Amino acid sequence: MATRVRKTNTEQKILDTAADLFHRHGLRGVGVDQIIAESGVAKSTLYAHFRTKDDLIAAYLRRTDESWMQRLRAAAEAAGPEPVEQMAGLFDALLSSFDRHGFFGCPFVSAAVEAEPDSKAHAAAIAHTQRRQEWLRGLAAAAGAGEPAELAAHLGLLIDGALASGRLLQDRAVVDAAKTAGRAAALFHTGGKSA
Amino acid sequence: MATRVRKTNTEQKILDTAADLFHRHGLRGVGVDQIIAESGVAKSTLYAHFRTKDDLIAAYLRRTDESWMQRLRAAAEAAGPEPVEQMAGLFDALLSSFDRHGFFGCPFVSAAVEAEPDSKAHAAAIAHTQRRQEWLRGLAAAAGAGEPAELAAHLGLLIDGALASGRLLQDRAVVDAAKTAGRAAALFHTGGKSA
DNA sequence: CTGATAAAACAGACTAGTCTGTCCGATTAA
DNA sequence: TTAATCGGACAGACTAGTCTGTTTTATCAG
Repeated sequence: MATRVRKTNTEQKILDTAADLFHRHGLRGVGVDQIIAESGVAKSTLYAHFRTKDDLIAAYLRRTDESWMQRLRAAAEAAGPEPVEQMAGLFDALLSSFDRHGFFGCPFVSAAVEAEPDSKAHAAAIAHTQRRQEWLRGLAAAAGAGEPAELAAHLGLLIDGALASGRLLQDRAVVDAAKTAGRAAALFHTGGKSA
Repeated sequence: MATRVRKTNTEQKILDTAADLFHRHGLRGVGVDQIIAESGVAKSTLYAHFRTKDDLIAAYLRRTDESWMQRLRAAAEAAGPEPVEQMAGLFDALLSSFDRHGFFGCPFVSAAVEAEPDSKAHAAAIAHTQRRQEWLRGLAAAAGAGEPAELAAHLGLLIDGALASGRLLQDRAVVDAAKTAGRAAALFHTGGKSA
């Protein structure tokens, strides 16, 4: 058991460092040598936990998927019980990401761009997007949208667009615009039930 | 003059090949050796025309910016004289890009992800986005939108979002959703003047 | 509390390949 | 003649991943 805990600690340390570096410099911009130097872990240890760099990236993306979904959910719930406000509120998760790390764009879009199409990393990036869209469809349906799939697609477009444009323009205002647009879309599809 | 023409031909040949390869495999996924092999140009010739790979990428992005803006304009105009339909119609440019090349996402987002923040390539990517937003603001103002800046931001988000999500999901339907969302946004901001 | 055992992590050399960019001499064409 | 191009060797830096041997750490028997 204790060995199990210890193993997890090392793995977490590697993943923490890798996540930070990948987030700031991109997948191809970070070498394994840099990761081991920054995490204080031996190269052989890293390769004992992750068979290849692609495996490490995929693990990082799976972890990011989880925390990302949690933040989206939390931001939506924090906006109150009103469905339209929840759908606007989820954009606050993007704003707080901006404030925490600066604007480095969507890790999953970056991964899809940088990773080979047949890699585990690429697959993990696509899996996240599909998971997110499922959640958005549920949210739209719960809000009583006439066309929940359309509203969910619209919201997904705004999220990806905010992250992409935000990265390109380095401007917080882009996310504000996305939030406004998201609220408008939600109102449009739910017939303006909210005040 | 004749040397000028010949030089231009060589440069075009290099840029054509580079554009095709960069588009398909990403900036970092293509080496100069691959570009010279595919274009049939000597390495020294390539470096006679472009001082570094970064310069070549920047030139490729500038050319792509021009053709991209032309396609957006053409798609908008092809949708007829009605401003709301023009703003929906510009998404047809994304659809035709999808049909021509398959869905490789936005070259400028990819460039922003793959290029160093202080590179010419990165600057060219940002320059395109700003140029596009200026054009969208003009379009929104011409359509008589109450908040042209907001509508332009919304449309920009949908474009970037469609390209990002489209790449992740490899689904043409994403662009259709963006077009629908774009029309809804245009109607919303112009008070539904269109039929 | 001590000493054995085994798993885990350490340090770092090394392979084999990639990449950008330089350079040189030969060739082609106006 | 002159400028452009060609073909390809080469340098130097970087990459992922392997391997060898050493040291630390946790667990458990006595």
